[in-house]
Amino acid sequence: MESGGLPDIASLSALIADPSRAAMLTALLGGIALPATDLARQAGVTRQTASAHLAQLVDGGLLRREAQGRHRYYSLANPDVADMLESLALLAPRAPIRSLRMSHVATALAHARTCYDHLAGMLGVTLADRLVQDGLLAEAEGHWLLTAHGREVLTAWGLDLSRLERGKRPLIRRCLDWSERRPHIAGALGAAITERCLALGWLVRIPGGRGLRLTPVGHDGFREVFGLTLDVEAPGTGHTASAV
Amino acid sequence: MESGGLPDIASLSALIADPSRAAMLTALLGGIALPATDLARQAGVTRQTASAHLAQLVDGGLLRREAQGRHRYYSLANPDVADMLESLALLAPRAPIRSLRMSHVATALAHARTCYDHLAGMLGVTLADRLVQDGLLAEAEGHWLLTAHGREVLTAWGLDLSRLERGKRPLIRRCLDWSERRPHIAGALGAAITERCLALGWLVRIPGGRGLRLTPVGHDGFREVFGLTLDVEAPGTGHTASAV
DNA sequence: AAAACGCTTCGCCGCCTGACGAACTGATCC
DNA sequence: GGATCAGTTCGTCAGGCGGCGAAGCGTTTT
Repeated sequence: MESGGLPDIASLSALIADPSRAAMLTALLGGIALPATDLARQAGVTRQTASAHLAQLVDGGLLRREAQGRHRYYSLANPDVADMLESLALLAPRAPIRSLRMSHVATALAHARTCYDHLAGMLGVTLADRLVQDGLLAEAEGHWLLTAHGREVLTAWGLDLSRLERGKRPLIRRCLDWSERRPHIAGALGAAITERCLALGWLVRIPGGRGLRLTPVGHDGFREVFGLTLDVEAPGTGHTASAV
Repeated sequence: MESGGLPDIASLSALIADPSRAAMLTALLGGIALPATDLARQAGVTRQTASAHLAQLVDGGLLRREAQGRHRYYSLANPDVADMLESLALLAPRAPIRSLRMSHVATALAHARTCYDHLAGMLGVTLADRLVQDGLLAEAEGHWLLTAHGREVLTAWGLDLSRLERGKRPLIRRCLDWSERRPHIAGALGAAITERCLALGWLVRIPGGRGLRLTPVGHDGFREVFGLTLDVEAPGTGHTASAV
């Protein structure tokens, strides 16, 4: 039997309900650890208030803290937290655009971003669509399954699929994208694809957020390997927008 | 392109963060519509405060209101809301047991409950385990697929699978159970199984909550059709516990 | 050793929000 | 038509919580 007691979703939600804490959590959806001062800046509060918020989030089990010298790096405690945040994002109302900067951030994120450790945004769903169309993934009863052809292509691209399958993590999960409202590829495969794209320099992280930028190398790579033609960048957004 | 703007997960969470509202939402996870007074009682507040809370929840898109005479029935707006609530429950801290009554409610819910429209709790995961073991469901890459054998047995039991497959809803989804931390069957099939169990009188709803009670008929039914031997009821909890 | 830096703790202030009593609307029952 | 009941609106009050300035702690740098 479990530890008993009913889940207290109110206190968990209260943890996320504060705008500053929510901003920190979404910033950490980029999948990388960030120091306290960075998170304070992104949330728009002073260091001391950020510190209090971060303590609460660690206490509530949403964040993990890791000390490194005089820095303390914070990151999401586990993939379940990311799933939960994404399921909230799917139903959450859209914040009204208040500034040109916000609009830039929003379009950059809608274009390409990470969802903890896999690709999301237009890039994520277009890639998924393409893999299904080209028969690398097969759709069955609402799931995606890797085909023999898909296994071949992805192995040739450099993924070690047998290693992924040995892990306890599901190979493929469909994750509903909040900006596109269509599914992209999550699970172990989704993480591996992202990792490979970053390693190959096809994508680079936009500093301080979840946004991704497609490089010219990536443009050619996606076309040659997956037959996918993408815009390299929406004009002018790439450098200024430090996506939330 | 979408309506633009970033998802405001803070304000959505704030909607759920209040204990009274959270209690109402979890009560509605039973899958049936409830009038305002019932929800007020379950949340432990007066009618007028409940009314204010319910207005907020409807406004936030989480609940649907339906007038019927002088009653107003409230229910979850859509299955996505239920998914979101369950993903919160999975990570939420467990409320400490404060009374004998709370303990009864907790054990009743852990035993068998609905998760919006499918079976959860020990019953839900045991049934899923059994279907996999007996080859009605096949596991592939972390998904469940219906086998020919499964199709046969479930059709013989009275499910119209072809109708379910025509719908846009995924046939099978694995839903992580917060009390067992193992998956049970969600999706169109999960809903159909629950519906059939209620129609056959195998299970009855414990009034005013999400709890389910296994009937003697159900005991025999699960044994004969699925080879599953279950306790009819944890002693003494069935009648008093009006599960939250 | 002193200075700089990253982060946290403490104390106080101001606002937001949930709670109820009372009064009102509209449907149902006899 | 009067009584009853479900539900909502209004006004008021109190508790909780996030915000920052100031001060403290430990690490790194010169």
